[in-house]
Amino acid sequence: MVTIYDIAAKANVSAMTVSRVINNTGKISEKTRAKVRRVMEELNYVPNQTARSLVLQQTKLLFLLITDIMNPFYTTLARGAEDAAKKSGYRLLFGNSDESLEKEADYVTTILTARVDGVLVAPAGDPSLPHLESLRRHHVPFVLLDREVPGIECDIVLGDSKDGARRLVEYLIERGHRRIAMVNGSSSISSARLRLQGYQEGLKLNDLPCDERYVYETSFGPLKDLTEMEQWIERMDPLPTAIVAGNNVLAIEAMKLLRDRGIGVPDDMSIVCFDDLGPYSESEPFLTVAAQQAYQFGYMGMQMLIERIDERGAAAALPWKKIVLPADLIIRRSVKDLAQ
Amino acid sequence: MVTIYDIAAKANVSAMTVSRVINNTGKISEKTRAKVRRVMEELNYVPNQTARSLVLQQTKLLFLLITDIMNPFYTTLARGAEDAAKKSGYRLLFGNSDESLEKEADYVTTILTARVDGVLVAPAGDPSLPHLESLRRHHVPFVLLDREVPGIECDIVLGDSKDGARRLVEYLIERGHRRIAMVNGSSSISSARLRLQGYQEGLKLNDLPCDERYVYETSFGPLKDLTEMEQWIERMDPLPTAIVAGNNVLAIEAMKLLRDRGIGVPDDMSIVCFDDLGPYSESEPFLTVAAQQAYQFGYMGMQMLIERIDERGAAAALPWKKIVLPADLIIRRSVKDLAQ
DNA sequence: TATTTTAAGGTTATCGGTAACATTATTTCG
DNA sequence: CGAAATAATGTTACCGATAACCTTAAAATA
Repeated sequence: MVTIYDIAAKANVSAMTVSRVINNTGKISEKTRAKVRRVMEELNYVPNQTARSLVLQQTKLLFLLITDIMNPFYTTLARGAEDAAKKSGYRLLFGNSDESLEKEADYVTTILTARVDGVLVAPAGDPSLPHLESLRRHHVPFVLLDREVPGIECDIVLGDSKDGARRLVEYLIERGHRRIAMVNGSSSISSARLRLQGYQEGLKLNDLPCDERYVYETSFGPLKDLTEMEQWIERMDPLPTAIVAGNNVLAIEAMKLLRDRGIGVPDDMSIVCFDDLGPYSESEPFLTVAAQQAYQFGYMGMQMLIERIDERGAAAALPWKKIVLPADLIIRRSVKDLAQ
Repeated sequence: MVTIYDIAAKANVSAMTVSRVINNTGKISEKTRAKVRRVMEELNYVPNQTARSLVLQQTKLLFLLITDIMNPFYTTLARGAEDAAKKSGYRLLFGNSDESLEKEADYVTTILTARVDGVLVAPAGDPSLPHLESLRRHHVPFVLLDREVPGIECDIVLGDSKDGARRLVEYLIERGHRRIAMVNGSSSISSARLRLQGYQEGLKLNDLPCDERYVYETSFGPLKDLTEMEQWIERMDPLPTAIVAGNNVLAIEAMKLLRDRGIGVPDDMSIVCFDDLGPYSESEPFLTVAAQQAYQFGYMGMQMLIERIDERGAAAALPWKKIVLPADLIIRRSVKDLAQ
């Protein structure tokens, strides 16, 4: 590998001069600068970021930790994060925790050893607390996405889960639905809890009972095994006329299950959910959803993170910021109108 | 930050001894080992991968460069790549070139300065050649995905584009279609060229004419502007009864466009395409596709890459490997049967 | 003209590890 | 019992860059 010393030797200058040319610092004569530049081109020199990171104590690396890389919510979010990172000259590492605490722990280790300058995290859930404490202890700035973790104060970008869920329920009620069920992610995840609350609130405000048998708690991630969900559906008697899914993945899995059992959507069962499906919903506009501004989650989260990093060492610490983005109700065809 | 020197001082040993404990090398007495371990825990020591990389001349970082992070083909591929990387103790950086040569060039710079140990690339197209030559010149091992680039020899994982496209066309012909059009990605992309060839071959084998007005070339990536495609559709007279899309994104955009113009799919127009839609197709099984084994692209590509890295410096260089994965025809509901 | 400034560049130490070699007891063996 | 082997640890140099300080000659100023 070509180093600044090779350049220095060939250009008859010191390594420091080469460094100055590269970074445009200090005073260098035009002649020397040109000579050094020429030699750099000749030798195809590329700076070694590793060496630079070691002495500068910053890697210009950021990390995005998400829980499901195949979920369009997160890929759209990743896109936003990438754009914002690139704009500020940062590179982006990424990891996919698969909603698993163990994988998340592995990634935290990676994050610490890689000495990244900051992290954007969608935590697996409340039990992620020790992971976040570990980041905090090692002074790694981080911004949380989509999920709050009790016990830690930090910058965060959230969606208005409660409001969104309530609006989904109210929409169903307007269409004449009375028996409304909910499949949700783990209650150890703040957004799942809020969506459940919004669901319950929606029912109560309309004087409908909350039957706990109509609520099924599982995981937000792709399910390995649908038999539990199947049993839940069998247990419900009478069947609900509509299901609210805690996110898009659950909605898709529920639909698949229902279809396989000969229960048509929306004819025999209506479905709505949180989060849109990315480009797919445009081609086959089917699912009615509370769409979150996924790109903004990533973009704004990344901006907050970079702000934190830049402000590091400032006299007065910035107060923690919390951004709550609304969810937009997008009405499509997955709900049957029973009110007519 | 806590360093091995801090540990060494507190444990009354030399830094080298600490290093040996961390890496399980050399001979260390159980007593010393235990003492060092205890101090490491006490001080919350985390090794500095940057320093390690500098001296070891390897970063344990790999890079995945894809062209569209919102396309389920690539996210599924990414998932496979991540799993394979993790299994071998590598971390994964990623970048999204957006089918743009400029962005790709930026990422190549990032890759070189970050001194990653290897790269998995889905190149933007044939003009990516200089980027790959640059990687080669700097001895960065790489494996190509999905697209060949004339002028460079390397390991590569490909799908059988020609065969897949021919089978899509033959399927359409079996259903009675005679006027079959194609929307395709840029002809500077090898897989687009092969898909076009497969399409033409399918027509010829069945004595159907290849009308070039039925072929429209654009980009595989999300289109900013659909007016050109709209004009193409208007130009075709008579309208085809079916369209083959070069990939899933194009199929979705075409469907959207057709629907907006009141042309129903599949009633007024049939559509098939390359690449599946990930989880969505399961919930709403609609598009008939030639599904590629996206996960395998990533997993096998990553395996080949790691093999290259491990074999580096071996006496005899391994011959370049080329894996061609078949595409599976998945019949769903987006094609109308005209043969009945 | 003597003294400061400034421009242009060089020297040295350092970031946090690890390889290679050196050292010192303690065993082992001929 | 002395030489050689081994176990356990320490020393030094280096990976490739940059910060901080130093030097020298030319230009500006008193």
